[in-house]
Amino acid sequence: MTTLSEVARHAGVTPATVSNVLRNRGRVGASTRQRVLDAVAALGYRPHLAARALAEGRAPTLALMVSSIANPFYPEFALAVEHAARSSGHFVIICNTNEDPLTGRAYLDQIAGTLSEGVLVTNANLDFADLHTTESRGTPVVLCMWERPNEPPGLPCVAVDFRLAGELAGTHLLTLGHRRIGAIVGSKASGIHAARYEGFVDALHAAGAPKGRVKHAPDTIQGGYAAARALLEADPKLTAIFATNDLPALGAMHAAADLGLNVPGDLSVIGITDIQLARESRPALTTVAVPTVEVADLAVSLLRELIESSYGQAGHQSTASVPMRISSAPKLVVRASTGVPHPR
Amino acid sequence: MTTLSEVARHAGVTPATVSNVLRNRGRVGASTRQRVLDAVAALGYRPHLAARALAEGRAPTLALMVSSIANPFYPEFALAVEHAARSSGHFVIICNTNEDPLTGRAYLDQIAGTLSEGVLVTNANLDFADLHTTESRGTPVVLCMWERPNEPPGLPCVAVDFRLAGELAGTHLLTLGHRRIGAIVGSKASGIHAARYEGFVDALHAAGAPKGRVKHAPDTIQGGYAAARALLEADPKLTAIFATNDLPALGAMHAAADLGLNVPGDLSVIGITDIQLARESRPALTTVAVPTVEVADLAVSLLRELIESSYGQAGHQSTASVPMRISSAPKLVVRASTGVPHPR
DNA sequence: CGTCGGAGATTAAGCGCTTAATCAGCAGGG
DNA sequence: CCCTGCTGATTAAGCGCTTAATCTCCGACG
Repeated sequence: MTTLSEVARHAGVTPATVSNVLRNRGRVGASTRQRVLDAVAALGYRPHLAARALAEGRAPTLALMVSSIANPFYPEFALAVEHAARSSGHFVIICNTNEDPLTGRAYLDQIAGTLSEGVLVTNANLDFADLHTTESRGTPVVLCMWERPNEPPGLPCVAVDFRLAGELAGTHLLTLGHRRIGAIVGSKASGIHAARYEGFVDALHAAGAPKGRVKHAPDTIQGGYAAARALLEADPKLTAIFATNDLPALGAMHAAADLGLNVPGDLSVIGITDIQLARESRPALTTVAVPTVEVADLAVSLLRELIESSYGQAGHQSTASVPMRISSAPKLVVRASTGVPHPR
Repeated sequence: MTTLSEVARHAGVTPATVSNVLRNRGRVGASTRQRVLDAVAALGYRPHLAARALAEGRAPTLALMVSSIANPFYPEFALAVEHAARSSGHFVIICNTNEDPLTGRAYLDQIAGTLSEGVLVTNANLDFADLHTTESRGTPVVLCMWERPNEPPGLPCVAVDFRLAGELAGTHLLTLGHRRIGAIVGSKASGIHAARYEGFVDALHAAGAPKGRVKHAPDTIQGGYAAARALLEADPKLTAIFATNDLPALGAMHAAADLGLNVPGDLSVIGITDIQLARESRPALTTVAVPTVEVADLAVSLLRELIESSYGQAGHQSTASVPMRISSAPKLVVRASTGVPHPR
């Protein structure tokens, strides 16, 4: 392994000079700089990131907490985060909590502040107390998808108006003429699904439509499948199903297929998020798109700001209020899974 | 931030003693040990991983190179890798190369050896020369999915008999009675797809069946969709389609649906890998399962061994031959997308 | 009673890099 | 000719942790 000192010796200068050249700091003469660069190239020198992290008192990585990378939304989001992070010179460590707060805490304890200088949190089912602890230890934390722009969570966050997303979905179905609509609501403890469902109910209310049945289900295709079957069994005359997420919505489409129902002829299905699969399913899923890339960008840039300011003003910056960024509004994306009702 | 020294002061001992307690090294008296542990708890001390990495001369992380985490196979694999790595105290940094060898090299240059002490490579379209460079710099590298058990790649690897996978798929279709079979072959430069296709052709040969048409396509649903349409247009009498991967196979099913063909009534479809989606599609996809979890376990444990031995025998261990682990054989998983041919 | 061995601690060096402080020249102004 | 002010470099301390080497007791053994 080539070290800074070896490069320095090879170039006939001191390590400090090499460091200055590499970081564009201090004053270095043109010829010396060139000699150093030559030596770097000749020896194939690569800085030792851990050593640099120690000396600088900061790490070049960000931690991204996700509940499970198996849910296809997270890889998509992670990709966007990684992209944003790379442009600011950060690597991303993806931490799977598996919905387990203890695993989450273990990750936070180990890598926050020592291997990563900032933490990005998605709907990972973490204990807020742990996040506050992390923050108080000096490592900035940003919530990537806060669901209620009007009710700050007490942590820096990027807010997405998920209530509106639910409302848009509901309105779309109502506009098409649906009145018997079943709802599949994610079962996670988090408020994400609640806000979406609220918006959906708001839309029904506004239109004077009946509230309809609700079934809770895990955020998976199979969860949605089972929920949809239960819903259709309870009320065979349902003409539409709203799911608070795309995955269960896809499951609902499968259920319809298995029950011999045509989508959207016999049953309309709508989800929320617009994951890749929504585009690729047959029929393609109508959904309410969340601006994933934008959210990732906002979250990373907010985190970067917090990191910078935490190094700037030694320690606390408590007087400032907790920052919140608001993403652009979710948008309805009409595809092939919804249509005018055709009562059975 | 609490440091080792602070804990030491608080416990009335020297930093060395604290370190010894924390690492279960050296000799420490019972009472002293307890005092140290109390101090650790009282101060909420967490070791600084970067500092530890520097002092130990090794890092607690592994790098996982993937072509794109957007392909659902990789998150599944990454999850298995992460699980295996965690059990050996490693974190995993997922590096997306986006199929770009230069991005891959950038990652290798930056984190191999400084932030991570080992590299796991999936089909990430990397330059083998870069991998050898990384290895020669002292960071062990393991190829996670080498496709030809009989032709070692010159790097440590876990081999999966992908030729056999293709053969199993072909044999299955032939056994059902298919004779007009189209093939969708991944277009990646890598040999992964070639080996699978070879196995498929071997099966046809053995049965004296005609070779059929081939269409190359990217490893996506849409790629498979387009390829299947092209295939069916060229030969409307095709009774089955074999794809070298599940994603294109799913795309082929969509194409069939759009062309009004019933799967498996009019067209049988089979893929390779057995990703989660294969189970969740309608009809569920028949495929040849690759032992993902086993491969991940083998790869991580091989990498760990290489890491240990690289620290053991100072530097080179060149005399030893390049190790290869062979995963258990791929297995046919019959689901609903294949059936006896029903000529149109 | 002198000495030896081992348990239980400490000392100190060093991992590779950063950076504030310092220093050596040297040109120009008084 | 001395002092000032630069530029271009060096010095040296330190980031938090590990670890080989060292030291200090103290009981046991001959």
